[in-house]
Amino acid sequence: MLNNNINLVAILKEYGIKPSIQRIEILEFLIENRIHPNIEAIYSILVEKMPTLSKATVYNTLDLFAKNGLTNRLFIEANEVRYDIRTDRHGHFKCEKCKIIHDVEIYNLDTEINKNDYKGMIYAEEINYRGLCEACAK
Amino acid sequence: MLNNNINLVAILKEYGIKPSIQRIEILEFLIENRIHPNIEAIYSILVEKMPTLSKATVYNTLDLFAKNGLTNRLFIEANEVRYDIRTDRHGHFKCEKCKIIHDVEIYNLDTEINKNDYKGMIYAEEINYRGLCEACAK
DNA sequence: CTCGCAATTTAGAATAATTATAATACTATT
DNA sequence: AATAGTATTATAATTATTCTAAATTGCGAG
Repeated sequence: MLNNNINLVAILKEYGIKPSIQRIEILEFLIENRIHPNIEAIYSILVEKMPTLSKATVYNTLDLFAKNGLTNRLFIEANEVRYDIRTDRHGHFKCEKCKIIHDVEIYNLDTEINKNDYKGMIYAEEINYRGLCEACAK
Repeated sequence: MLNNNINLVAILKEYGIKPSIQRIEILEFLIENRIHPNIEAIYSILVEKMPTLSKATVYNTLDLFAKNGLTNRLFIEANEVRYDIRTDRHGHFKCEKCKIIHDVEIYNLDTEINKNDYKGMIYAEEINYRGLCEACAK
């Protein structure tokens, strides 16, 4: 536990983020629950351990994590942002019935933006699928 | 103009949508303005031609269009949905400064979802990039 | 060690997009 | 023209997010 916390602090520092109890707890949640949670999911679990936790802190912390490259924001659904601690190149598949988001491996992707439109720089790539998972497809 | 309207009506019917003035106007707007508009952009322009237009109608119409496969909904940004009349496979690039969304051609994309997670069906694919376009990159 | 400052967190208000609701208007058919 | 079903409108309600100002925390200088 102590070891684990030291580890979490090291990760935060590596990304230039000053550790605080809230930030450590949120990072720990993201690492141990690879469910691409939304704000509500993170808040509702953590507020039990930390009764004074504010939802604004969860927003602030995840904005900070995203800005520093520690997490990605996923816009796989209208009206809510999901957060992902895995930052290597991969896509997502969301089952529209059970709402679970699965990781998708990406191969051979090659894209071309019209040369007249674009020669700038790309910050983020997002590859999303929506449908029904096997269990829900029946 | 009359010819054009007949054409728009035919498109709506082809997708099983009963034509109404509002639906024709919204479809015409999408076809003639390939800007991946959000609801506000569509509403604010069309309300000048049709002063009684309600924003709820714009929402209803675009939901209907999307359900019937006439348009796609793009979740390229938090907190707003963009609408696209082009439905063949392609991606998008959004400049975070000027907010313009460009089409992106997709080649050789090959994906794999973990076999244990997924054998269901896919409804929608969305490939988005965010960054700065050439003009804004300076 | 403790004081002061800056950063962080908190609570709640404000905002913005979307959805729901109920009344009105329209359309097509008889 | 009457009717039934559908579409549109106006508005209220909801939800996610952002903003704001005050309270709290924690670190560094003395």
